[in-house]
Amino acid sequence: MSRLSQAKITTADHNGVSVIQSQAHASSLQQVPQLIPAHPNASGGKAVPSSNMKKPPADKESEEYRQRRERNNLAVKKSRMRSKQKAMDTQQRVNELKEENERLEAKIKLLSKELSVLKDLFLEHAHNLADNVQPPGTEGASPAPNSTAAGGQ
Amino acid sequence: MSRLSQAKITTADHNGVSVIQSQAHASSLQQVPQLIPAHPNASGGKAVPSSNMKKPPADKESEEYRQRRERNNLAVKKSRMRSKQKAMDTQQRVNELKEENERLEAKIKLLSKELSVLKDLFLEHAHNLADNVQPPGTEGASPAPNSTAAGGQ
DNA sequence: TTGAATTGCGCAATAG
DNA sequence: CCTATTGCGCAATTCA
Repeated sequence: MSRLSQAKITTADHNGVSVIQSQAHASSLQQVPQLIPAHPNASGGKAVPSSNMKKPPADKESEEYRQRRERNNLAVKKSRMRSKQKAMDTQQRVNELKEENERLEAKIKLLSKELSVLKDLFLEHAHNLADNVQPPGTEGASPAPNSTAAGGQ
Repeated sequence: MSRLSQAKITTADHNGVSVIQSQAHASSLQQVPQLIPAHPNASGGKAVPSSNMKKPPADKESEEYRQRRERNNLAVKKSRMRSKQKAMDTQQRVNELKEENERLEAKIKLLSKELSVLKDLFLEHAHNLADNVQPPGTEGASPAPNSTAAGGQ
């Protein structure tokens, strides 16, 4: 990461432009396809103002071309930065959620323990009651209607 | 998303190669930056075997060059795919964790409710005991040692 | 030294 | 028309 070269922004030397050009034969180039065969509405026809009409490949030389390119390059850079940022945020979110999860899980553990303690106390007490009451007849006393919850998921 | 063009893989027409070549001036290029300022060993020698020595810019024509390029292009594509996949996985993970979180939260709610019910029963019972016992002297009986939990968060 | 993997960058097509 | 995205290739670096 971090280059040392490429620190010069601002149009200066965008070497990368693809110094390729290698086979710079001698064909084509700057032959602005100004083709306009039959030409705009010869008879009565509308040129369909904002419709198809491929736009000439833009002369690489063109001032306007360079301007568009530069703007696009900027947009691209921006977009990519965002994308990267978003990815990092998402990763961050994962970490946060993981932590939150652990916390919740711990809390559940605690609550469960508390619950079990209370339930035990309850049962114990119920037994004591049963022992004291000594119900007549049926030896199978049933003092515990098990009231509320019991089988939660 | 989804393009219809660019479905042709396999080296075929990599148009994009940068048909630029535009200003195929005649400057620079192939001036191998063999710069060696003051330079390596003036006196004793040794070309410092594995050190600088920028390898010639590789003739774009070269067969080997094209091969390297193609391999790299492949690697790049692969790498980017992975990167993208990883991002998606991370996003997916976020969703899963969110769900898990909701589940846990619901469970906590449930447990809390159960706990509170049991605690209430306890208190009620304690009061009943107090009423029955009818402690002598002090009217403020204290049969409830509040045992276990009590001040959770 | 070498080859694959990453990364920054620009181009062009195209989506919005 | 303009910006935002996206796939692609190049080249410089980093990793192994």
